[in-house]
Amino acid sequence: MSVPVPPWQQRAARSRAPKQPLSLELIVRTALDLLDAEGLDAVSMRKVAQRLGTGAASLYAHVRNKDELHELMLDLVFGEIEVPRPDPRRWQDQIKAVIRRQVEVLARHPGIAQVVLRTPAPTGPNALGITEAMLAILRSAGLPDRAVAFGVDILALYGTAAALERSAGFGLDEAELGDRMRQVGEYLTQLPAERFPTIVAMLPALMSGDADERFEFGLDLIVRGLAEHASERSG
Amino acid sequence: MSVPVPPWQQRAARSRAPKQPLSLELIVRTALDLLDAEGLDAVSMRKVAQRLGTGAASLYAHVRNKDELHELMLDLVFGEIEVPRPDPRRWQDQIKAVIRRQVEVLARHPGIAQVVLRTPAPTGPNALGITEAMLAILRSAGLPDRAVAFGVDILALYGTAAALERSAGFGLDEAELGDRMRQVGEYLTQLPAERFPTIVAMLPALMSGDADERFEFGLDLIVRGLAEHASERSG
DNA sequence: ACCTGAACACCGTTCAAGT
DNA sequence: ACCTGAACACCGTTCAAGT
Repeated sequence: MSVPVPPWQQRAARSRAPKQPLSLELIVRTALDLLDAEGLDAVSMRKVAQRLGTGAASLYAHVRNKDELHELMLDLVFGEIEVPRPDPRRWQDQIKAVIRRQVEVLARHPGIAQVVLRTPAPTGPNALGITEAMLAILRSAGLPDRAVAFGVDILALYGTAAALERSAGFGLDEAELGDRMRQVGEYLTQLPAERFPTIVAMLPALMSGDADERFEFGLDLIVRGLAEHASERSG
Repeated sequence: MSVPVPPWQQRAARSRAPKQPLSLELIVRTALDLLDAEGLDAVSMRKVAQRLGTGAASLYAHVRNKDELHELMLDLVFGEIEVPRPDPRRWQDQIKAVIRRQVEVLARHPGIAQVVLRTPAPTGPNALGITEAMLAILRSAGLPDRAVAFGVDILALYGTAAALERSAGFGLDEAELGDRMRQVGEYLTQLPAERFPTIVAMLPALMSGDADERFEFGLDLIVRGLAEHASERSG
């Protein structure tokens, strides 16, 4: 037989945080929401705690420190990358698709790529899953072990750097970004041709192509290079 | 006719900062000393000011904000990269040497590579000089303009990411770094083979090779890929 | 024009105290 | 075991005041 709570004892419902009990999962999910809304620099212990209606100190019962929280967030993000079953005939397309997806996913959570570069080697379950899949794809292609191991390393590094570059302009709106681009272009146009002859001569090429085209160019370069390692062995 | 300063008016000589007047150059040089000693995260306005025997507010007369200070530091660092005069017959060696040098120099100033990745496009005089040189080398090879422009982009990105990775372990001494490596290796050995068959099967290859070998493998991959673009044109 | 101290609005992390 | 408020030692940046 329970009795209703008298109104003067009812807490005002917090619109943001309907007081669930704290848990690691809830903390990481909340931190990820904050990341998506405001970028990695805004993901502070204090702001995450605030979103949960508590103080920063409370988080330390579930997480060793801020770096660990960032790494847990990263592995959750890696979970958004789905990977194919290796098909040796399509290995080039498959590895490209995984890297493209990696860039997309990392760039969608602005700044998280920084965490990849800070961490010696991501060892969360999802990160390991991606690594496993990438290794399997390159191995199915018949590449030498060294080319498989180093290739995955390089492709992941390239994808991470590309993602980081892509989220660099986070916070600026479309118009501001356009302004920035135009300003850089204008600045380059005014460069003295005596001192920077090649830059000036190549301005059209330098300004051509969007981030995506440039990324694809490099991805193709690396994958084709790896393919040569395969043919060297079989040839 | 000047008279000696009486002892009770003499300021105690600060061992660290022999009170030179503040200037942009002095600020940036001091910040760079701090960077080398303690890494980028330690380069705060307050700590730089402290080394100069003043308060953080004083720096704002010479520098718009911390980001600008970081970018000025970066361009000074780029100044340490010397570049060759293009020799078409040796373009592959030349471009490789420049990128290697870039990694070395960036890694020597721990964390500065982060600034490259944050900045849309480095536009300091020294950064432009390096870009000019890299473009000239690839152009002397007879590559199509697009391959020159995109190639420089990708090589610089690759070098920057490699440098960042290399300075990740800054602050840890040799022994701690070795421990870390051994721990990761041990962890991977204990992975369940059913779930991560390829990782487990490839453990020797995954643990083989130091940072340098891996870097060279990727550098070679990219440069050879670019070389193919050259032969496509002439062939 | 350049420099300064104080103030404001933030940080990460620890710790003693509570349940 | 989990949560808390207060405290400590930091941040970047602004501003009124000084020279």
